[in-house]
Order: sequence, then structure tokens, then C-alpha cells
Amino acid sequence: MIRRIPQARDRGIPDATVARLPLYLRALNGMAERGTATVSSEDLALAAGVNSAKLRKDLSHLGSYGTRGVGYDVQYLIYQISRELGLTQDWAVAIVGVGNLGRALANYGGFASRGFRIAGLLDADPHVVGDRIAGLVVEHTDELESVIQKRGVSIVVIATPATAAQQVCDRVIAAGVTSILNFAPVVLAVPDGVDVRKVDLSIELQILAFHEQRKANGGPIMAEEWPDGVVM
Amino acid sequence: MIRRIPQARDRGIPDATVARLPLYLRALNGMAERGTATVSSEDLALAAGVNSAKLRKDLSHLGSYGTRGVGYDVQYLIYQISRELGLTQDWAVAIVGVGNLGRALANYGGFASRGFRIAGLLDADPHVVGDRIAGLVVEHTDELESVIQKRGVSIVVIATPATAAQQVCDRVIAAGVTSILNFAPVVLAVPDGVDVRKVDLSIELQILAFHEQRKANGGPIMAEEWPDGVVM
DNA sequence: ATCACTTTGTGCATCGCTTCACAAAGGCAC
DNA sequence: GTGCCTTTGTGAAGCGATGCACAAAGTGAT
Repeated sequence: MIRRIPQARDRGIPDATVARLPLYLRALNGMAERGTATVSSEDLALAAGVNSAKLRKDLSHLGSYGTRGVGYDVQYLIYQISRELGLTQDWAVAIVGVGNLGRALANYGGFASRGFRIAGLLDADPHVVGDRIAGLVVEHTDELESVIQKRGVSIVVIATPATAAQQVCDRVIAAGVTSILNFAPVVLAVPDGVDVRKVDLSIELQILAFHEQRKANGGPIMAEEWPDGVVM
Repeated sequence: MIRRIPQARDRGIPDATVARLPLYLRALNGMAERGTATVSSEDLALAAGVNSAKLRKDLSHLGSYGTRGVGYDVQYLIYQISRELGLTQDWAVAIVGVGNLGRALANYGGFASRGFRIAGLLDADPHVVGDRIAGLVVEHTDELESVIQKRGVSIVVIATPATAAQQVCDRVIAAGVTSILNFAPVVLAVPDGVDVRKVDLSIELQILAFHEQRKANGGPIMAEEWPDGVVM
């Protein structure tokens, strides 16, 4: 049973590489704005905060776009990475849940800049439906399926309370969506073929707290036992 | 030069494990609320969305807290994970940048629930300074160092525009902070010993777009060349 | 006390990512 | 062209995380 046959342009790009491409793209855009025409792997790696060998290996997965002795053409590389990431096309995004976070996301400028267009804002609360946010009118979640289909939404951002997230998730998947960005603090159950990425503030803080504790104490406060008064 | 001597209770917990502990903790808290007293690695793994062998290996890094043939005591495991993550103590957090996102974060309930207390909101805009958000009055960033020192802030959340992020970062580090959660779309340069975690909406969307494109087309639209009209 | 059953904790093989180190490839000066 | 310099692209080693598979350890029934 053959797993995968490596080819000249191997189309299987490692996940770790994909996760860094947006970083490179951002650094390259900065350089392009400052008028830089060419960049070495060393300089680009520095700007992106990674090791230069890793950068070169990452880029080598896309193809051989550098020139030895010179470096990479900034504009050309921007185009190639954008194309690889699918940013040369327009993605319609719907945000479900227009609370504090949903509003902040809707107003976040970084969306439109890179081929992402907010095509719908939805909420279950009748008091919020009808509000105008970032140029869009909030619609009721009853319209979820129709909004997705009519406007060609292919990416859904879930910014609902935790209790509603799985239900919304199931509905958007039934409507054909296969890419979900989840801000609700729950592990979404999805069928194969659906991609879920999770952003969780609370988890990030807990990871920081772990390391902060290590730096301060060299470890947890109490090594083994329960504190006084706690009974098993 | 000795790197690290492995011991009975090895204090070096893998990063991948640390990143999953908050997930287990959340699942366990849900079970505790529903009155579950004991849970098997199989069930907990299911709730947390991971493989049961991985879960057991993760927990084994904390110690031997399970009972063979029975499973794990929910309350006891909650306590042990909380202690390991440093959640049995109180962490003072300051949020710098009170725009859309900063406001949303300040109002986000998940903060207080797990030992994180917002001890300060700061912004450079005089129009925002003085606003009352989530029970706190926004202070001017001039006060940054004094707020950090007086209120024992050990974790700083940067929610400023990209242009201000590095400057804020430098100042909080100079003030003694070594744990930073960065929402600004920049790679922060920090000295050794400082932990930065990054949350970047735009990067998450780009990763989703990559996979979505693969699902739809089997790859980028054009394989190799520049589109017509683009000149190198 | 013994046996059958359940579930943990872990040795081990494997996999994927990272990093080093260098040959290959291009530019530039003469 | 030749030789020197720079920088890419990549083979190979190293490292950490994953998942299988099973012995060890506990429960409960008889």
C-alpha cells in the first residue's frame, strides 16, 4: 500500500509550513511597502521570527522560487505564497454570534485586506438582529442556511456562547460549510473533511500561567497533597 | 554541563501536554457540574477530543493520579491540573489597547472564572481614557509601569494596533513582565526568558483558506506562472 | 483465595518537524 | 572564461510527539 508518491512539485505541504506561510506573507508585504525588491532567507527569517533553514525548507515546498547568491524577489514571492494560500480568490465569511467578540471581529480591519469578505452577521437575539455593524445588518440565525447558500459563504466564524456553538456548527456543516473558525470554548465534534481551527483566550492565558509559575517558583506550589480541609 | 536530570516526578512537562491540560480541565469541570465522580481515560479523551493513550501519557507527566480498573477521580484531577497550571493562585492581568478587541476581552467572562483578574485597562487615546469598562476605569498608557508594579501585574495582554505593539512590549518587559499574550498582527521581538503567545485571526483564516482551496480544487488555481499582465 | 474483568501507566516503534552542514548554482569582477 | 563570493535547496541526523499494545494493578463476584 503506497502512502504518497513524492513528485517534483510535491503538493503535500506540511501543516507546520502552512501555518507559517501567513507570517512570511506579512513580513514580505511590509518589505514591499518599504520598497525592498529582493530579500535573503536570512533577513526574511529574521523578520518572521524563525530560523533561516526552516524558512528555506518551507519555501522549497512551494517550488524553487529563489535565486542562489541573490535571494527571493519580494513581489514574486508574495504572489506565490498568496496563490498557495488561496488568497488570490475572494472568500465569503459569515460571523455567527454578534456579542462583544463578534462585534470586535466584524470591525476588525484585517479581514478585508486579504481576500476575506464578511458576507453575513447572524445572531439569535432579536434585540441584536437589525443592528448595523461594519456596514452590515445583523440577521437572525433562522436565516443561517439561506445566507450561506445565497452568498456563497465557505468559511464560518463561530463567536456564540459555548452552549450554542455545537448546534450552530452542525447546521453550517449541514449547509455545506467545511471550514470553521471557533471562538467558543468548546471542542466541536465534526465529521471527517471539515476543518476546525480554534481560538481560545482562556487556554492561552492558562498556558502562560503555567510558564509564569515555573519561572517564579520552579514549580507548582504544593508538590503532592491536597490542601488542608479538602476531602477526597 | 548537565541539561536536566530525569527524576521520579519529572518536572519537565512537554509543551504539547501543557497545551492540552486546559482542555482536560474544561472537560472535567463540565463533568463535575453534572455530578460525575469518576471518569475513565477513554471518556475524558472523548470529551476533550483527543486519543485516550495520549491523554493517559499526558496525565502521567503530572503523576500517577488514576486508579487502574476504575479511572480518575474528577475532583482530585481538577485540583491537580489546576495546581500544575498555576490556577490555584490569582493572576493579575493588564490589557493594553482598549479598542474593539480590548473591550471585547475586558468584557469576556472567561477571565475571572479561572484565577485571572483584570487589574488594569490602558490606552493611549485620551478620548478612551476615563471610560468605565467591565467595572474598571481606563487609564493612560503613561501609567503603564506604575500600574504593573503597584498592582502586581504578571501577565499583559497586548490589543493595540500593530504599530504600537513592539513599543508596549518593550515597556512591559522593562517593567518586569515576562508573560505576554499578543493580539497585534506583528512578531514581537523579546529577550530570552519572556514568553509570548500570539492570537492572530488573520492567520487562522488564511490557514483555513488554504485547506478550503485544497478541498475545492485540489490545489492552487494556477500551477506555476504569473497571471497575464503581471510583470516581474 | 481465586478468577475474570476493567483500566491505568508505559516501553517501543513510528512519524513529522527542526536544524545542521554543505554541495550546487548563480552573480560579479577582472 | 576563471575564480571568488553569496545564498539557495536539500540530504541526513536529531528530537519530540504520537499511538499501539501490553503488563501491571486494581475491583468485584464467587
